[in-house]
Amino acid sequence: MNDQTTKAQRKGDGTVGKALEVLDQIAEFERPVRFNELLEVSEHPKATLYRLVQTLTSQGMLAFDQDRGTYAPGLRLVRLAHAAWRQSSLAPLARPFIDGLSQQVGETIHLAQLDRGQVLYVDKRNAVRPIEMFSQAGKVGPGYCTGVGKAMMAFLPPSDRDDAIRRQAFVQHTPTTLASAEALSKELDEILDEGVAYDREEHEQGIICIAAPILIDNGRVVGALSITTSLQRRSLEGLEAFRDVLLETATNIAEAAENWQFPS
Amino acid sequence: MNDQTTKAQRKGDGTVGKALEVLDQIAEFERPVRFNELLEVSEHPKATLYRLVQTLTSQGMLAFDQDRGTYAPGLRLVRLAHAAWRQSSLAPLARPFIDGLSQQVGETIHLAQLDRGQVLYVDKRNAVRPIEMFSQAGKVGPGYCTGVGKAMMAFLPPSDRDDAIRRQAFVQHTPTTLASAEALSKELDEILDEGVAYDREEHEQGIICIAAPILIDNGRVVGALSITTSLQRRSLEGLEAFRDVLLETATNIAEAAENWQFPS
DNA sequence: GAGATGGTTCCATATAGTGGAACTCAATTC
DNA sequence: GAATTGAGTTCCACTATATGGAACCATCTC
Repeated sequence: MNDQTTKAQRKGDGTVGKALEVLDQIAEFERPVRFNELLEVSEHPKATLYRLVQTLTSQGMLAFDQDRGTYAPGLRLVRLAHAAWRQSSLAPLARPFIDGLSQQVGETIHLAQLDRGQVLYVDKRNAVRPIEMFSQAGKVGPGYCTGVGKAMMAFLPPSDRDDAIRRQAFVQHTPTTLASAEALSKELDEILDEGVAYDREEHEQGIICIAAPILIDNGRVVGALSITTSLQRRSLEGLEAFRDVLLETATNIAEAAENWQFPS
Repeated sequence: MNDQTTKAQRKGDGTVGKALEVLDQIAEFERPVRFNELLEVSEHPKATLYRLVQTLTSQGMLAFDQDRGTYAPGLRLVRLAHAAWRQSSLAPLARPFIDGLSQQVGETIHLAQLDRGQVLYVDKRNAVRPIEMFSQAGKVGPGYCTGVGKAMMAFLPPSDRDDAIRRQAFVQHTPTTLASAEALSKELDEILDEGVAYDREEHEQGIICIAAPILIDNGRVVGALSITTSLQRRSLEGLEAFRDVLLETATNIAEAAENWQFPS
């Protein structure tokens, strides 16, 4: 009675599913879209899509720009996400530990969770002298070519891991990107052995990181933590020096997560 | 053909509306909830609510904690909100101006927008601490007893203003809270005259602020900016000294907002 | 093991969503 | 300045979906 939760999360259940799918599509544009642009990528007929968009707009999930005639994700989402971030993400309870780690290592720290095979960054601490990079809370990244992504996938139960691998886009961002399911799978095995994952410039040239999974009780992976730097500042070997403190912080966060209780 | 957009945003359109209403209710709990707790506050019969919650969960809008049997807003929201924040909020384009203001005055800065009569904070600069994302952005506050709330309401067109006033809860937080529609309305008139709003310990004892609306082209209010401090640090008269620089920053943000174009 | 309580499934009915087609209102084009 | 195009919107007969009362299934509690 407890395995359908895993296999659930299919494509479209009912009208609500369709509406949310449309929301996702709009968000993917990363800029306000016209109705027609949306129509082109949508599988719905004009009238149907129109009504869905109308509903979402009237609900504040979409914002309609009258002047330009464009739609963008609405502010109601920001409000809802605040609650989600506080309650469903590791960020709030991990905060003190991340602060501590940040002070110790003085490099950029990322806290991420896995969402449908993609990396979702839920918190970030900048280096004292920050490197300008992608990522902010709420931003998503690829799983197959980031330290946190690989760290989490490696510790997933086999079926979930396969599922996650299947969802990867495998774009060759840099010469070192692992751009095939086979290469990734092999790497994940090694990470599972090693306990930590490295990003060896696989996503961005010159950017490297060391990442560790956050595992609670039964070995279930709930997130990952990473220390990121650039080759100008440190080498891969230099990052290795952070291995212990990174793992320790990950353990501490895991422990906090297990005992986490909301005030009643 | 352009006035129904204003009057729209009614309560429940269709199934999607109902589902989102449930989401809101769950978010309002500010902690994970059991199905039954939800049932108590919900107007839907058991079976109906059950299906709605199932759908939302399967869609990743809710996260279900198997062990505790509780629901909380899901991570998919965080992801969607990131897009919303970048595209529909003033925060990204206002950032440089807020940074500047923050450095000049060395006090806490809030950037807010109005969402259904409530204040939605979209960015914050805290003198001591670095940038926190959703911990603060996404938070909602009351409109009638905050500087930003009053600043925005004052500059709303009459019908919208009345609507906003009607949505206020009017809780007497402190002795100075304006706890009636009449008192608030009178204050708003003065703010409209003055150009800036003050929070005279109306929300929290000892906390005061000065706020200015952000008005674009036709005088449409799109947000508000405030400088907050405590009576330990400054007096109300002290805040008045910031009036000019606050108004100037608000104008700058408004200007930037008008010329804001997304890269095609 | 009888009685609560919290959670899940069924199924005939009612309701809300669907989408093809027709229409409006610009902005172009000839 | 009439004709054309294309985005955006409305209509309405048809259907798929949501609905919710009731029955069912677990657990806990005494």
